[in-house]
Amino acid sequence: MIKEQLPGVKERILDSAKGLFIENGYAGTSVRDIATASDANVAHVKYYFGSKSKLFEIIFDEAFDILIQRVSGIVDSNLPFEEMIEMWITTYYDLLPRYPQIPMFVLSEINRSPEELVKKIAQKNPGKILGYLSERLDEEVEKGAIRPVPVLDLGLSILSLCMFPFMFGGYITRTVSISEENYNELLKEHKQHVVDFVLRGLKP
Amino acid sequence: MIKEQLPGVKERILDSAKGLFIENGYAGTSVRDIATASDANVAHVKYYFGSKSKLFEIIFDEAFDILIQRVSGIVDSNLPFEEMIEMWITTYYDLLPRYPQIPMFVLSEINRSPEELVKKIAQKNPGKILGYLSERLDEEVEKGAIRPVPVLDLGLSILSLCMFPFMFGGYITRTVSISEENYNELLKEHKQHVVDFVLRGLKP
DNA sequence: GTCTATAGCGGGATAGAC
DNA sequence: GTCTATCCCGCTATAGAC
Repeated sequence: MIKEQLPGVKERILDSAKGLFIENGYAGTSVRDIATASDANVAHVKYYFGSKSKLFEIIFDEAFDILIQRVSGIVDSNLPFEEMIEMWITTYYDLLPRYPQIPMFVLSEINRSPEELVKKIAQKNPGKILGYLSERLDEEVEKGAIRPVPVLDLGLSILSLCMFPFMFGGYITRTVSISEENYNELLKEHKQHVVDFVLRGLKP
Repeated sequence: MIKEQLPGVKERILDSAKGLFIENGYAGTSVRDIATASDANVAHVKYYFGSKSKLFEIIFDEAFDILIQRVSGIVDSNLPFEEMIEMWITTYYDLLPRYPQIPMFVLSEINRSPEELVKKIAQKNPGKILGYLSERLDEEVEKGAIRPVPVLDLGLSILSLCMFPFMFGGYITRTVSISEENYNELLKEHKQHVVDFVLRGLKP
């Protein structure tokens, strides 16, 4: 009866698996670990999800969407250019403190995933964001509002400045004596620095 | 006799292990994989390196040094400030195309390494670079050559702009149809964009 | 120094009782 | 739906022949 708490077995497994896969990666997580952490057993995992890799796919998909979905909507919106850029950056800096390990998880697992999974991802986002950004950029350059900058350079720089600080967090908090809280405080201020940095860099 | 080629067993193991660990991580690499790839057997690995984890430490240390050593010397040099920044960025963009997976490898394994290994790393680099950078920054601000910028914001941004593009390479080349060569070409040009971006961002 | 054989453990998958 | 027991495989480590 103890096993019949409100979050059902399936939900508990999903929840524990999320934490473990994101923390330790696919290869670093065993089905037994997941079963133990969710107060279930290996047969449950098999019953509800079929296999370790299918369970992983569900979690990976979700993590990937966190990184892409919202931002895609912002770049595609009709906000004025500078506001759109600021909103883009702000969105990442609001979102990622809640999921600080997601960028690392997604990028590092993609390198190791079988071709099949990679293809599924490729279907989701055929460089849409860059397409949107490219259009907006051309408009602004024509207006003389910003200097001409290749879209790939700009897009890559914004992603770098938004994601890397979170990927670096594990290193900083483990080697330098900065607590996770202090680092998160630091990142809150860092956001404004990034916005200023990018907008200054675009001035004609 | 076939096993007695010029690169001895030990060197071959080290070499194969480097490739496999960096590609697939600690958990994703088995001693058997290493033995097979280096045309040796598991007993050799044990004999020459003691254990999987000791072999890993050697390779991790080397990778970590690639990321830190040279740059540390540049930031600590007496180059004029702007040249120092440009040299810093250039160094990463010259170095990392040869080791594109190193940033990902180092940061992702640090998150999963036991406390003991992390401490060994912490001893190597107690935030020295930030110390050097901080002094240089203060001088320049006093001279009025640049606007005041918190040293952590600047340091973090430079690292972001130098490392992330390489960490992102695996994603780009696997999901979008850009070949590795094309992406490397792109990054060569991206370097100049990053230098301009940073120097512009520092102007008063 | 090199290699085979194997111990001992933990991995994912699965059959079948309840 | 749930859980136990078990299969078979791959893992690291190691002993001992050569």
